[in-house]
Amino acid sequence: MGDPMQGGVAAAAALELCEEGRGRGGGGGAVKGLKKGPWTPSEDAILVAYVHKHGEGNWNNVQKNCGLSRCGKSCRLRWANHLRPNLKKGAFTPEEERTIIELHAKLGNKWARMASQLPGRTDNEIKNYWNTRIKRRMRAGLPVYPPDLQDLCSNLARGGHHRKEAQDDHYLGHHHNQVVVSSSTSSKSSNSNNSSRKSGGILIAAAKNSHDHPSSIATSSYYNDDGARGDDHHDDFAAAYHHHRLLEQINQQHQQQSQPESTSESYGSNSGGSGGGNFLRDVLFHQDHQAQRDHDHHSPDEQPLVYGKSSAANEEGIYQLRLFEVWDEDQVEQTTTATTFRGGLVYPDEDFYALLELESQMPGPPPELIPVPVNLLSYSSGLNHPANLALMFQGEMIPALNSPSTTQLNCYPCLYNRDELPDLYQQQQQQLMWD
DNA sequence: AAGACCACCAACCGCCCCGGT
DNA sequence: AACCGGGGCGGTTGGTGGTCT
Repeated sequence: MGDPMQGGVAAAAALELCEEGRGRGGGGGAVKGLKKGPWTPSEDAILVAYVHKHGEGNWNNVQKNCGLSRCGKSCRLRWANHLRPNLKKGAFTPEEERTIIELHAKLGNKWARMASQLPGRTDNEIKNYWNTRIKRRMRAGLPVYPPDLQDLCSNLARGGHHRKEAQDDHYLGHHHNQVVVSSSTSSKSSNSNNSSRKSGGILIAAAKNSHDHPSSIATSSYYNDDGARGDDHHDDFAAAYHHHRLLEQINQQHQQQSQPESTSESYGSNSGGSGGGNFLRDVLFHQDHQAQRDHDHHSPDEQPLVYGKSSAANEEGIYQLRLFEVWDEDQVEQTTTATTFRGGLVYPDEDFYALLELESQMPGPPPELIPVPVNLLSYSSGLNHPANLALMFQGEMIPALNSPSTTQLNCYPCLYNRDELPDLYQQQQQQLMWD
């Protein structure tokens, strides 16, 4: 915190600082003439004085009334995170750490809600703590949650908790809309919920290249886990059939690469992708292990198309994945009850298929396969099932929470960050697909 | 001693919600 | 109903300082 005694010259100092270069964070959209970057003691003093006089709120008035060249948002953040009274500073106590872990197991990345239960701590602190911790543990190959909380996660994820919530009108409406949208019309216009609106995120897919048979696909749909779904799923199966050929193409392409090299400029570097920072990278997962076969009424040689439908995240960041097998166009079987996982973002079907199609049209070899540890909070059946995959969290791997559900996949990155997709994608997205 | 690497964390950004007009 | 601004939130960036090689 700054020294309030310096406040006398603060206004002049703040104005002077207007001319300084950009601060951290980069990016456009900054209000012209407003300072960015680290706060000085004199700026702090101005802000403190303002709040003492006028109270919190009306942050944009700070600039108007006090000549502080900071945007209101910046002022609010500075006050909330550093200047307001009763803030606890310093390292988290073991009790606080435990609370954070528990809350995260329950709530997911709801930093503000977590902060509300940790007096004196800010959402930013908690977020930073968690991100650091998670990285450290992943690097060490340790589970994110201690064993007792893994159980909590699994129980939550299995639906005991969420099922109750799903009976809430909001939940039902929220997620059920996702179904309709996903399977019949463009999701763009209707995805008004948090989980589907954000750019970047996770594309979940499995392309199983077990001998002659493609493939499994896991795409996004909805969260409703009550088992009662309408005919929309048959549309989805048709779509899955239509597109599994694309997966085949990708598989064949890949299999032709005896020594995959990312030589194509189109693909760029992949394994180094996580080194440079946190850009979100879409991922297609390419699985090459045998699917577990437990359907004795099919011959062992037969392989179905396995079609997974995953949810949008609920408020607590829980996703759910259902698996279906398509033996032929007339025979569709639901094979599992649910598979649930947390983190990342599942794309709407349209996005997935559009990306897939783009992949198939790109020149050059597919990107190099890289091993990816996969974690699921829980699973229902078929540990080696092709659709029991695949989660990357902001480009970082999530290690096992449930060791039985952990597997190692080979994956390759998509060609594009979602935001970088060319016009083709936009066009496809509009035409796609359920008509 | 110097550079590489890493953890930490402050600050920013974009997006969304909500209340007021 | 539509628009707008304030505020909240989660994700991301980048500087700094400590540790390692």
